Amino acid sequence: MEADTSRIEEYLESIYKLQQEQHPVSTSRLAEHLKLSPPSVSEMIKKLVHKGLVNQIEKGVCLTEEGNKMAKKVIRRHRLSERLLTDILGFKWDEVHDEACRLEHAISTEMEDRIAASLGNPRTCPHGHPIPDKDGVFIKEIVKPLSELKAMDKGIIVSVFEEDPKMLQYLASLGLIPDVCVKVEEVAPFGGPLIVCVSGSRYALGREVASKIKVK
Amino acid sequence: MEADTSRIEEYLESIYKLQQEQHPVSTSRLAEHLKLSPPSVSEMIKKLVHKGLVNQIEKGVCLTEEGNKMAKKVIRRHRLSERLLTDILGFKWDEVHDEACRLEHAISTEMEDRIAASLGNPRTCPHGHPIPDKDGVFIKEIVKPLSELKAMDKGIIVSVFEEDPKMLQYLASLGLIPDVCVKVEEVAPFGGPLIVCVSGSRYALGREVASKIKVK
DNA sequence: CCTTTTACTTAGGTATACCTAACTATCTGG
DNA sequence: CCAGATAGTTAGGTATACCTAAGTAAAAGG
Repeated sequence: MEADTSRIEEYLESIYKLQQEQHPVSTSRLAEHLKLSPPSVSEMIKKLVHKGLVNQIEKGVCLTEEGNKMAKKVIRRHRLSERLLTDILGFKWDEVHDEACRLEHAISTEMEDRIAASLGNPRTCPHGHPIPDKDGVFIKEIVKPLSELKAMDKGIIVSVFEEDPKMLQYLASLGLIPDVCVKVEEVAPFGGPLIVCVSGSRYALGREVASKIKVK
Repeated sequence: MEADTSRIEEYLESIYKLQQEQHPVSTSRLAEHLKLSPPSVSEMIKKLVHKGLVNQIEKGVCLTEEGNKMAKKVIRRHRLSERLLTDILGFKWDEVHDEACRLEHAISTEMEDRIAASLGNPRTCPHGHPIPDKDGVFIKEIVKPLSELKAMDKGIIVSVFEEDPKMLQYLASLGLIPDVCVKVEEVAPFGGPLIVCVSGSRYALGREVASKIKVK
């Protein structure tokens, strides 16, 4: 009953992410996210249950203590890899996701620690998502989507929930990156765009995009 | 006829290394090096032939033009990874081999280039082995094993052919690392040790070890 | 020269992780 | 309350990469 660790890590990572929007994660949602067929996922879930990494409850799965720990470790490695790529190797924030997806399965705990130490224990990835510490503890900030701000509200961008390089390039070109202060000038009615002011410039931003930008 | 790229890279890398000591590489030697059974290797060779990466000649295999190129690319990624680990992340030279064995299959050409650029295009790995450039060109130095020096000969260490962490730690503790000048004080007869002088200190060094240290 | 060893391959079998097609159960709407 | 959609699983099959055991062929030694 040997197993491909990378594959398991991939599953746990997906389950972890999906758990934040759907508590017991459904097989079909997981299959969709992993771009696999439901039966493949169904089969792998059995193995994960057997390994004590997930529990099957009411038509779905949720991570066990151990599965959660493992998932967070992968996320830590992913985000630290992204930081290595941007801060040390000069990648742009839109170029790091795919590379980090491969690195997260290749780096050791030792390397994970060295990256963290070399970068002064960064608290977030380049997109602003928190990096769990060695014990899996996240620093959680109270944030809300930019799309929920009212006219004349201000906020500081904490994170950007986006992986598409094109969109990330666009956001960076507007200066919509973590730690930047945004002011909502106007909110168009009927789900229309927001007019935001970022470092002196004014832009119209669709609700869809604005909902992915978390501010505090 | 899909394939596991990492596995293929592993085979090509081994064939490349073994070719330097045995020209058509034998199946058994390759199996031994990869820690696999001869039939497994035999089978995989067929696939590599089919893919045009190796040719089967007189009871052995040798890399094709394309296989050679691919092998050198993996070696470049391995050695650049090692440099990243030592020069940027603070690993010691005895800690990088295994980590690099995993990284070499995970990093993209883009990352390979960024590591090279960030380090000012290093010409060698931490053990002194040349890093092929993007076109697969190696800078080859004329070297000879330290064990072949005569009494009172001097040399500058170019590379150390060793992967065992314990041995590498030992050598580093004596200061036997690339770019260091060594003087052979005495050569004991009947295959006995060499008495070498490194940065003011005198050490006895077995022939076996000395043969792995290449000097110019 | 024939025997033994060595090297390699063939044959047959395992495990992992995926697939499609078919079945089952559960939820939903008319 | 039953028809149809939706979600999940079972059954059966594929490909990769490995294995052991059983050949075969060639090299080496008495």
